[in-house]
Amino acid sequence: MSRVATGNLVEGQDAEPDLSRCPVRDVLDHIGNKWTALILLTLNASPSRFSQLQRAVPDISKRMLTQVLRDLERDGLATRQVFATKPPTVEYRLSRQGESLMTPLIGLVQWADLHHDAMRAARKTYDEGLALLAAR
Amino acid sequence: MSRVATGNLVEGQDAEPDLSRCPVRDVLDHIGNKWTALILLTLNASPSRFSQLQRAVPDISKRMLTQVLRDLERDGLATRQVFATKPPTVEYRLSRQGESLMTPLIGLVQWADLHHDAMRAARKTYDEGLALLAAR
DNA sequence: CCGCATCCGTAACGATACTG
DNA sequence: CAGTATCGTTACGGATGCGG
Repeated sequence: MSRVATGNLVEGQDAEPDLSRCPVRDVLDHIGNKWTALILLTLNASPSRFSQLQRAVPDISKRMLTQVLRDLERDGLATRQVFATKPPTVEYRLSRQGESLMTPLIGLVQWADLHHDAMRAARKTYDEGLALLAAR
Repeated sequence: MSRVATGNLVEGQDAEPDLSRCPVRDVLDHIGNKWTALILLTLNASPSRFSQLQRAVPDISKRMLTQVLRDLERDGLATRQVFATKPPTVEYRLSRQGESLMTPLIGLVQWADLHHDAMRAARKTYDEGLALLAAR
């Protein structure tokens, strides 16, 4: 396992800021944005065209969808295939790498389904506690 | 499993925007921010005081650390315990909920460790491809 | 149909100084 | 030690319009 488990999250403070950061940060910074994980899950369900993805995730803008797809392609998590039809057809699908990410990602999804209610309840309780303090 | 696996990421387009969003989004929006996952992993390694956390993650600001800890507490993922020493001591630790998150989260960490190099290589290749195009 | 470019508002985040 | 308050910057993301 990585250094993380030891509690030493970053390399000892070397003079070099060092660009290639901790793998954990790198990966989380990528799937952590608002849309990436959702698109990955959608592509996992089935390879899709641009417009299909827009329908699957209705509240993403074209701008963001394009950007997320470029990033996935760049990171080697998805592939882009253009068909010279008219009008053109572009299909996105998960790469091997992308598929391998699904296992841990689906783990998170399952956790989310199981614990979402409890989390929302905890938030409510916490906020009500604050409200009591504010009322004085 | 949730609707996600079917590719239907959000509820059918009901008139209600509905505040309580898809669990997946909710959870990812929380651990997806720049620091939360890192703090969770650190707390998992061992319960820690505020300043210990700062040392474990040297490049987080006090402002952000405070905010992340408040959010974790609010979501019921971590607990905050104050000891009336002088100067005061505050210890944070994972709650049961928080611990249950560790399983899927560590899955992601392991994936990151395994695939980080390949991802960086893919990026490099991609960027070089772009450079070739730009050179013409 | 696909997707790039532009403009712009809003958050997230960082640095610093100050308090119990 | 463990925060809060304030300020400034940056990057994320939405809306729209053009082009292949």
